[in-house]
Amino acid sequence: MALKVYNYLTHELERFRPIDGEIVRMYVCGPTVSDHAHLGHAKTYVAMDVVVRYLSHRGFQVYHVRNFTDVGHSLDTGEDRILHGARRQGLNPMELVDIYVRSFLADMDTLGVQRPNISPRAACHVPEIITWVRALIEQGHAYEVAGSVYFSVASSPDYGKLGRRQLPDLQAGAPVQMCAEKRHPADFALWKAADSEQTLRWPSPWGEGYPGWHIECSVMATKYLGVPFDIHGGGVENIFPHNDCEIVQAEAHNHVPFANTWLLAGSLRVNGAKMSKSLGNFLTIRDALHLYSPEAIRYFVLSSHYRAPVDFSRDALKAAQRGANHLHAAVRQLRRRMQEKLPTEGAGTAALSDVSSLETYRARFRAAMDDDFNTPVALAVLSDLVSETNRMLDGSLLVSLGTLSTIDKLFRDLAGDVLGILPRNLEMQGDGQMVGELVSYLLDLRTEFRDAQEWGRADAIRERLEQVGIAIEDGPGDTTWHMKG
RNA sequence: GGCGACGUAGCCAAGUGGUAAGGCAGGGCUCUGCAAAAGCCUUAUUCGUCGGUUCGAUUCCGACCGUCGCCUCCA
Repeated sequence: MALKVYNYLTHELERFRPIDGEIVRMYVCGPTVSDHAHLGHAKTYVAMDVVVRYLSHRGFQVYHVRNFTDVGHSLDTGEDRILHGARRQGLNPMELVDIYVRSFLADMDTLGVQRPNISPRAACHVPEIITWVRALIEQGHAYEVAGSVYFSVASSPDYGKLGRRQLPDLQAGAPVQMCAEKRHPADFALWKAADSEQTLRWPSPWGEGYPGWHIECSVMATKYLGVPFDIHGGGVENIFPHNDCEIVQAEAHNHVPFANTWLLAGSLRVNGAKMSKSLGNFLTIRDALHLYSPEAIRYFVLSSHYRAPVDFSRDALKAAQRGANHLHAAVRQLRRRMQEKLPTEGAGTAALSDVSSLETYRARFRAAMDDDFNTPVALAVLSDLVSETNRMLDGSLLVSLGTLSTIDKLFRDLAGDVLGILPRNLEMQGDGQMVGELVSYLLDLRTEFRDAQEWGRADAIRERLEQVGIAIEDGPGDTTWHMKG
């Protein structure tokens, strides 16, 4: 079966074919690093991460570039976002950038978002940007006014093709402010003249200045991926103008298409309104991680389709946390059972049919993911697998080690490698050997109390362990424990 | 005003021209010292409203109502 993806450029579900056979070249618009990332970023980047993971799972070699915007992106007041943050915190602008680059990467690492091959920064590509801007002027696509350079949207009939905008519509739109220097209201800055406040500045043929927001993505994507490349990802809020500006300037400069497929993630909302810094209704990823596990946040994001907007709520996150725990409990039980089995035991033939029926889960999962990364259906397949696993483990039938490890492999591949909702240290009980020995001593003690029917003392141990994040479960015969998610 | 998306049980969320996946929450039962975990059963005559096409529509078409996003701050 073929992988089909929804391409925002054509608004159609298309069969996905990379330009270069096995290699997929992908660019994703990264964050402006002037603050901690919030759950909206988590939604977009977890969604894109699953795209990367699934492509890899399917045998493609993904070459992934995601930028950091560290200059040129201004607030609605016109002030550069990085300078604004640096001024408020009394830091050098690049110091601020370093802090939030590290913060972002730490958050993404915790969420299990795989790092891209390259994370280029705009400020490191000023020479390339200047070369591009000069070329665009020479080709009649851009013009200089008082040290700033603007892209002329009228020079390209294709402008607005991703966001489906027509120039007349833009002129009719109410909020468009005409900057006196621009020839057309939709013209956008490639290079901005630096005023005295602007400390992030570079010499250029047009005087001291700094790059505009959109040009970096075109320049860096072209530099590291070549053009055209396969996939351009990001969030829907950037369709217009950012993505359209990227396309128009890149195609004017390169004379070939920019990106073949555009995959854009829907926004995260809070009570129906978009979660964003300007509305002040955001929850940072690090704050969210105090309340929910990384797997719960991923589970929440993946429980709706990546293109759909998702409403954040405590109930939704709680439900996701429960769903993730449910999955983890089943896998934990499974692995416990595998450890109990002696390698020679249970090599019976009864398992053969089981194993082949288990492969249908893989096929169902793959069919769901092939259908434009339908993660809600993929999660439903995993839920079915969890139920079947639990039933098997609870039942009285002997299950072979082969069957157990086949199921474990399914969970590792699908829940672990593709969706990233199985923690790597699931079977590791605690932080180290000492914790393990202490807990097992306490459990021995509790067993003694239970045998003596001193329930109060036995329950007190359970409660204290609960308080430090260790859950215990009395099974038939023995008591097991694990760190709570 | 322009462009686009969406409205499915208490909540979240898939889906199909042939009679509604899955999750969470709720209810009942089993297991258990209690708990936790797990299992079994149970929870939408119905898919925003009204028309149309059809043997048959939640799914296609039209109108209407409602919600949301973008239209140069945003992942």
